Amino acid sequence: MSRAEGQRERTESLAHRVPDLAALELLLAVARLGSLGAAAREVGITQPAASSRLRSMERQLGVALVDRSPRGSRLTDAGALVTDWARRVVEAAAAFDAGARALRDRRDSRLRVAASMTIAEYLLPGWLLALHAERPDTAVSLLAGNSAKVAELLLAGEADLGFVEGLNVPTGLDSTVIAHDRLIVVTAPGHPWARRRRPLTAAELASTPLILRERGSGTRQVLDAALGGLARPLIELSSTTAVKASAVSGAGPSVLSELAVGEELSLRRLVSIPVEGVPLRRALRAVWPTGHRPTGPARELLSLTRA
Amino acid sequence: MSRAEGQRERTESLAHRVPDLAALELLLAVARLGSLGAAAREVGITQPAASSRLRSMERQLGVALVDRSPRGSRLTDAGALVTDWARRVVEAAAAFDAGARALRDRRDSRLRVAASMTIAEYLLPGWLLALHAERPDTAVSLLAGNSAKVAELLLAGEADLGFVEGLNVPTGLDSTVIAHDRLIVVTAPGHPWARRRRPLTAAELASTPLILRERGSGTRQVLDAALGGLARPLIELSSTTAVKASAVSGAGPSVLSELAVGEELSLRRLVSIPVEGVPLRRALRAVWPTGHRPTGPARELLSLTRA
DNA sequence: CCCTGCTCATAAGACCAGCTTATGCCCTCA
DNA sequence: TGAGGGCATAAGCTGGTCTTATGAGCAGGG
Repeated sequence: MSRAEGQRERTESLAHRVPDLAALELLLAVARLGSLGAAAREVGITQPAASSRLRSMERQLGVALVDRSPRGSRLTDAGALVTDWARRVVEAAAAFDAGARALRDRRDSRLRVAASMTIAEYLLPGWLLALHAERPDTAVSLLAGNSAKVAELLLAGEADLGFVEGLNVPTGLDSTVIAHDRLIVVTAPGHPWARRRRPLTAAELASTPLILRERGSGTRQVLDAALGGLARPLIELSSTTAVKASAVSGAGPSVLSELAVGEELSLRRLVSIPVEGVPLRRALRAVWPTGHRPTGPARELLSLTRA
Repeated sequence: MSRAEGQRERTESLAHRVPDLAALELLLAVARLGSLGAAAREVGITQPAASSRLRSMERQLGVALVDRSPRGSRLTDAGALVTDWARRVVEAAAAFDAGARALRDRRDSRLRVAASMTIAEYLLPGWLLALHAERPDTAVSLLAGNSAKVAELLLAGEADLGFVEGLNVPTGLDSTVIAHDRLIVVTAPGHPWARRRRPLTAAELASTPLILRERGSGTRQVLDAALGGLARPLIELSSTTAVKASAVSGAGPSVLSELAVGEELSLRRLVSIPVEGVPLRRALRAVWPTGHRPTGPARELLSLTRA
């Protein structure tokens, strides 16, 4: 999929076919404000620059995006679709930015967050985005690790607020449940399980070799507990992405957080297999050193995660 | 949220803080191949260019992403996180590209697809991506409209395959169910419904004014049918994005496709309210003119959507 | 009735960023 | 110890994209 495509895709890679972020943001501004000039002002460039950027974007895509008139500009039908896709790219970029910003401010920060991998990857960037919208001056740092690492950082005073997804709260920490996450059994659509009519039983799941994260990961922990310590690995991989890729390629069934496979499910690269009698729901918790109730930006972030 | 932020964010907009797509793709290639030079070759630039790009990306983010050694390069811990966020940006960009490519090839195309808005926005770009991976030479065009429009295009021979989300299949068309979608009731987290302990009843839902798409939209149609033609609009808006924005801002409850609100739910900008006794599940169907069973690329796309 | 103010487009010139080519250093393995 | 792969640095060119300056179309008010 990668090297072969890399060869064939001499059609010039994505970056040559997709407008850059600045252009996408401009398009969103035009969509919202209904005028090239106003959009130009908002993104901090001159009107002719905006005009030219938009024009070259239309040339690049081969589609007219806005109807210009002496009274303003409005999206064409195609423009409305493109704008929605652009919005999703920009949102992903904003999440990237929020995460990177947190990493950058690691040293000299006011709010230091420690989080487990799944939460750091899939949820925190969005929360940090929201926090940044309300408190733009808060410098946030982010450290990722397993539950033990999070606890260690909090107890050593090297982090102000933690997020974990395990079953048990590490000792010395207070916690509150901020959300729930479900582990789901997934396979490639071609797998026999995808055509089952009855839910999987715990025994079947326990007796089937699965594609799993390594022992010690939060996901693996919950699964082992739910099955009574019995999950049988078919392969053990060290990142969620690798597990997903392996499952998509049809290597076997896997058990993953629903947070991690949203896109794969909606594109039907993976399908979810119902299971009965296995408690795969797990709490996501915010944690902090016992007694040190979160204050200031930590408290703000905490409240954002809950409502 | 927008204009005020536009002012305050003179910290330079996203495009200045997020590396461009070419750099993100390079990072992914480095992560996968474990070498700057190999990654450079894959993306079609020279090794010094890759080195410089990567370096400026690290400078921009203020974080070391890869450990260089004379034996190759590996991601740092921070680099692994950043790579995951980068992957999501690149995936969004790939979806953008797949959609835009389909729009561009509108005229001289071999496979012409007509789809309802929700499907065109949220699902088709992914499917087209998969199709492109398997059949890179297929030129696909995309037309979006409501169910009636889709039917019209198919019957006029101006489209080869359609996708609709309504309840009833337009006459003259054959169809197959390719997936299911659920409408869900959502509110901002601060709304009283977010603290309910019991599911909402049909009567409560029917008697509460809701933020809705305009009449005639697939979503509205299903909701009206489920409630017996009784949905009461609080506001009627003409795009899903506008409805979401309005709901997030706390204007009131709304009913939306779960496809449309995935991100809002996981960021808890919106919360889902359980409902009982209202059949809000709806089928997504592929449709084609009666008798003209999809063949060639249409058949390929169809099978991709199902497995 | 025309003037003012909004819209967008075009033209010409300056500037900056990123690429390529050419080199050098470091490490490992045979 | 020499060959090869890995990365960094330097110099020069190329190209895109911004800015300023200007023109043209349409609306609404004095």
